[in-house]
Amino acid sequence: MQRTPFDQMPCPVARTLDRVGEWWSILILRDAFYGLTRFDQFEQSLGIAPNMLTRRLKALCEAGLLERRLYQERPPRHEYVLTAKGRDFRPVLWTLFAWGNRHLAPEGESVILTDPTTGLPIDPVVVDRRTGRPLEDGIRVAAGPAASERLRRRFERPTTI
Amino acid sequence: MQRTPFDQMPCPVARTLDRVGEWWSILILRDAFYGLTRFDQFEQSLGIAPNMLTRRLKALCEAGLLERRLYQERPPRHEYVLTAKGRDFRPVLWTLFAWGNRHLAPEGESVILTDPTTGLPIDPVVVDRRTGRPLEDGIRVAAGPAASERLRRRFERPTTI
DNA sequence: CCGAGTTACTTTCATAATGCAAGTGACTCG
DNA sequence: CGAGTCACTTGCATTATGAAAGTAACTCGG
Repeated sequence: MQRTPFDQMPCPVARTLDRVGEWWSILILRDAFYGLTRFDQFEQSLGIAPNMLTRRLKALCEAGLLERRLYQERPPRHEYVLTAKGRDFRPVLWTLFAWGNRHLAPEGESVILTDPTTGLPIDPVVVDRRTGRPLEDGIRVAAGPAASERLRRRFERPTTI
Repeated sequence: MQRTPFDQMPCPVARTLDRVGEWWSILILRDAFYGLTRFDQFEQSLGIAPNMLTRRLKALCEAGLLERRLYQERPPRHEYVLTAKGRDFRPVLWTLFAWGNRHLAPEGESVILTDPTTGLPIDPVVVDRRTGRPLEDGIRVAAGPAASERLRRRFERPTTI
C-alpha cells in the first residue's frame, strides 16, 4: 500500500483529506461548483490529462461527492454533478479561496467573491453558528461522544486548533 | 516536471493547493496548531516516515507557513513553528473539520470543537465579514482588480461557487 | 456513403512522489 | 563506556502522476 491512507484516523480533517486530498480533486470540485458537468469541460478548463481526470472523477463519485448521470442514451454519455455531500464542501473552498487571496496574490487579486444581488465583494469569515462570534485563537479540540478511551486521554490535556 | 504545478493559475484556490496540497502537509499543519513543534513529535503523532516528514517540513518552511528555529546550540536542534501566514490557515482546518464530522463520522463524532471558556461545542459557519450573513448558494466569482482581459471575459458570464 | 467532428474515454509508458528500512552524527546521562 | 535521545539521511521498492496516442460510438454535411 503506497501512500498512507488517512481514513482510519479518528480526526475528521484526516478523513476528509483521504477523500479529496489527491492532486486535482479539489480543483475538479471547484469547477463543478462553477457549473461544469462534462468530461471535456473539465479537461479543457483544468488542462488535466484525460486519464487523470477519469481516475479523479471515479474517486470523487465513489466518495459520494459527485454523481455520474446518464444524459443521453446513444451513444451513452454521462455528466458529473455534485451531490448534496459535494455541495456541502463549499465552505472549504471559500476559506481556501480567501487564504490564497490574502497570501498568494502579490500582484493583486485576480478573482474575488461577490454578493450576487449587491455585487459587493465578500470576505469569508468563520463564526460559531450558535453565538455568531468569529472563531478565534484557542478553539479547543476535545473528545466527542464516539471517542475511544485512548482518544479521550489524548485530549484531556487542552489542545487548540 | 511531474505533477502539474498550480501556482501559475490565477485562481487562489489552485495557488493555495500548490503549497499545501501534497499528502501529509495539512495534517502537519493541524499538528502544528495542536502545539507540536519538534521533528519526533510530528513523527510519532502522524506515523509518518522521517524522510517524508523532512520533505514536507522543508516545503512548508519554503512556502512560509512554518519557520525553522534553532532552540538549542549543541547539538544544533531545530523546532518548527507556525508563522503568521501559517496561523492564518486555521479557517481552512475548521471547515475541513466540520465537513468531515458531518459526512465521515458514521459511528458518531470522535473529536469536536469546543469553546475554551464555556466548553460548549462549536459549529463553524462561514459568513461575510461585512454583513455577517452566512454565505449561501449563488456566491459569485468575479474578476478582481488584477485580472487579465482573458480572465475578465471568462467571468463575464456569471459563475457561482 | 464517406470522411470529418464530437464526446468520452483507455492504453502504454516514462518519470516523479511516496514510503519502508536501515544507518548516521552529535550530543547527554548514568 | 555503553545506552539513549534527537533529528535527520540514504538506498531502494512501489505507486501515482502525466504525456501521447489510440479507441469507440455515434452525428452531420456533402
